[in-house]
Amino acid sequence: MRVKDENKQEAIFRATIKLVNEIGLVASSVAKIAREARVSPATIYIYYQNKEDLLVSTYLRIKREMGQAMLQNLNTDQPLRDIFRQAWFAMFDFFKSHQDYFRFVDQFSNSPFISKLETKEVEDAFGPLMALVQKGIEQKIIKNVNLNLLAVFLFYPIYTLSNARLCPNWKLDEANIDQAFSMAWDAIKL
Amino acid sequence: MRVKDENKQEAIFRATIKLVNEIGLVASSVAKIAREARVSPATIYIYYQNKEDLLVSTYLRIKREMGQAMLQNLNTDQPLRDIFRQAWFAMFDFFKSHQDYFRFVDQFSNSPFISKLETKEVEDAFGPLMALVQKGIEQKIIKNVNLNLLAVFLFYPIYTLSNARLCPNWKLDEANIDQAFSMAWDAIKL
Amino acid sequence: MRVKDENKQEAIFRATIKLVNEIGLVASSVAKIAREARVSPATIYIYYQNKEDLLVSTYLRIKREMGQAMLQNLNTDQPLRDIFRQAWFAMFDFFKSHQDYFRFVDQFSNSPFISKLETKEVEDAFGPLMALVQKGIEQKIIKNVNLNLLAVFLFYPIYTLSNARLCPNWKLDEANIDQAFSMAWDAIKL
Amino acid sequence: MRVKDENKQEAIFRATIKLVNEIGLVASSVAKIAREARVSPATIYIYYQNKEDLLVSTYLRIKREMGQAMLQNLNTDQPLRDIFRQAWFAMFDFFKSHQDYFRFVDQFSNSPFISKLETKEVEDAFGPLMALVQKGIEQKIIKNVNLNLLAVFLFYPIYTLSNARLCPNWKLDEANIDQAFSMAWDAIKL
DNA sequence: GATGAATGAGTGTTCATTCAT
DNA sequence: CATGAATGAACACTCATTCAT
Repeated sequence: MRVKDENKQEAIFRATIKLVNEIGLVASSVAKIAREARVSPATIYIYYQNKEDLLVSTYLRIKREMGQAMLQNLNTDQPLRDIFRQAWFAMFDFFKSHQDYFRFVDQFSNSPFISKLETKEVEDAFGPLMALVQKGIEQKIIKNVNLNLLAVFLFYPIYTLSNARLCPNWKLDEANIDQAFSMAWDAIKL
Repeated sequence: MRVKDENKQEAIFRATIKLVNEIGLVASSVAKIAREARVSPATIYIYYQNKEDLLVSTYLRIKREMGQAMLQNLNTDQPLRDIFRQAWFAMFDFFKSHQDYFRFVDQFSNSPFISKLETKEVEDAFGPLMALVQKGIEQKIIKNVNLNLLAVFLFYPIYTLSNARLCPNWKLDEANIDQAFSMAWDAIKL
Repeated sequence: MRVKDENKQEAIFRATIKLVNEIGLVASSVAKIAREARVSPATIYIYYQNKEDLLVSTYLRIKREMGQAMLQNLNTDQPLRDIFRQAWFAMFDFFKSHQDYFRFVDQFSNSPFISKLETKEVEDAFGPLMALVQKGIEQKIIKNVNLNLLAVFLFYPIYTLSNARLCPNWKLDEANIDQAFSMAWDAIKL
Repeated sequence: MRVKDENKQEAIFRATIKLVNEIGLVASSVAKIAREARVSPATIYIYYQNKEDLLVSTYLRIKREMGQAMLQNLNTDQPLRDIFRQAWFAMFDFFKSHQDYFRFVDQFSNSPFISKLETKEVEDAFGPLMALVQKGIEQKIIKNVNLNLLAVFLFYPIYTLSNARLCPNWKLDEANIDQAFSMAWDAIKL
């Protein structure tokens, strides 16, 4: 029997991301993704149950890679502020070198497909960090307010600032990220 | 010569928003919008060049109404902090009483159509407020950093907090909004 | 507005029957029917909800025409045997001049679509005749057995004999039909 | 009687019949038949040229088995009427215990594939019986009419009466079959 | 101005069949 | 012999848009 060509699945994965980046999620049809991956439309249905499965799987793989990249090498033996600061830089680094991932996630998160997933997105990616936030509250370093509220100031700004459309005049250099993080910290610190 | 029927255009406007709220932007076809507005599909093409024009125009009208609502009754004869605080409450009020507008904007902002517009969204809605921000910088009340950066902490949290999907555990009552605004202010104040 | 072109619906009706006759019901796709009717596939969906509706509607129209043709001019003021004999000739007449109708019904009756309809086929078409059968039983002219059983010998042979594939060596001339009817009558008469 | 079907071809044969019974001939794709037979789709193409060959071969094998079953134990040393009567009971018996065969034949007979076969169906199954019919004509026991016509009354009713869809109110018990056969005999006897 | 009819191009998905191992 | 991977063509159906009145 013919052996499963891993290159094909990888090609489909890359084609999906590339196309969503170029023409958007809505316009990315199965036929176009297949053409981009130089594969028959039917081949996609060997690796994925249907279009939804293709997109959800692609999203989950990206999320997994994102989570790993962000928490990797995170030294938790330092003051809380420094831990979060380090996480910020790791995330901006990741977004800078995976802008295609970022745009895919951005599109997917606002598509009808997102509702097929649990609303654990934030928790999944930031889960370990949220535990640290909780600790910060107990140690009276961070304001004792709703966790959603803290996430809005501590994590969401990273997305917004990484979005070139929303912040066209803001450059992602080290000084700027440092400055931005300071503001986030001012917002949440006691 | 018969004059364009304002009622029809209004019906199309309302139907567009209603349908996008009920079934999402992607699933909202011209035919369905027409049916919802009790109008022929062809009629829509009298008032709008094409589907893109219909959606963009609808979006811009909402944005215009939003901007007006927010700045209305805004008393600028008070300390800067109080002005912004008042604007926050006005926006949350507006979103609460126009959830359909909010959801439409949410969907539209993450559609391919958004790229058809200049990136003046923020400025359009927050233009007058941004002028006040500028004044705050000069008066050394607000941090002297990039305006995009200030907007990220002063205005974007309003969107995020209003989004029930992103902040399911955060209720929009007066105490909470006050608390949230305090954090935003901490982020931007010198 | 453009007026509904009755020719188009008629063309679709004819094309459906023609194609089912030529290539069979299974192979008759919407696209092929549209091409045969010189119409866009989308046009079919103006007149019918979906493929099932197209086929079921076509079937019902044929059945209606068949029922009318068979009972038309049926003189019930004669001996029972003569009434049925007359009905036999009417049916063979109809099948001879509407072989395409016949083959469509034949295919449809053995398709999954048939289960969408009540099992009143026979009753619908033969309803009035079955009432006469009942009367014959009461008058002790016809055997007092299950009605299904009587229909099997009195009516189904008409279908079988009309089917050129099943009875290739039997010609539908007057003498033969008369002979066949005699056998049917022998089967059911007391 | 086979105890195991380790043979792959046998598994394919059984899977084909089972699937056609469960989901119908139209919906029975090669891939589904292969899955049901726990075999690769490609394997089917080792034993059969293509899908048509698979179905036609399956049909012919069933027909062969049917013919054998019906003539088995047929005692021809009795009056003609009793011979046919015995054949009737044998067929109803066969259909009752091989409803899956019956349903497959029913579906196949009304598919486009049937036209790929010579019209010898009846002769194949009823060949030996037709010889007896011929003898009955010569002995002036049976009406001297076209053989197709005799088959229509002597054999086709068996199919119709066995079809639960066509005769929902007729039960296949011994008394009913006897009654039905009497009617068939009345139809053909001189 | 307003309409429903009409459409070609596109959608996601399945098909019978072949390929390479 | 036997397989799962791979595919182009087809499927039923919907789309944004234009036509004819």
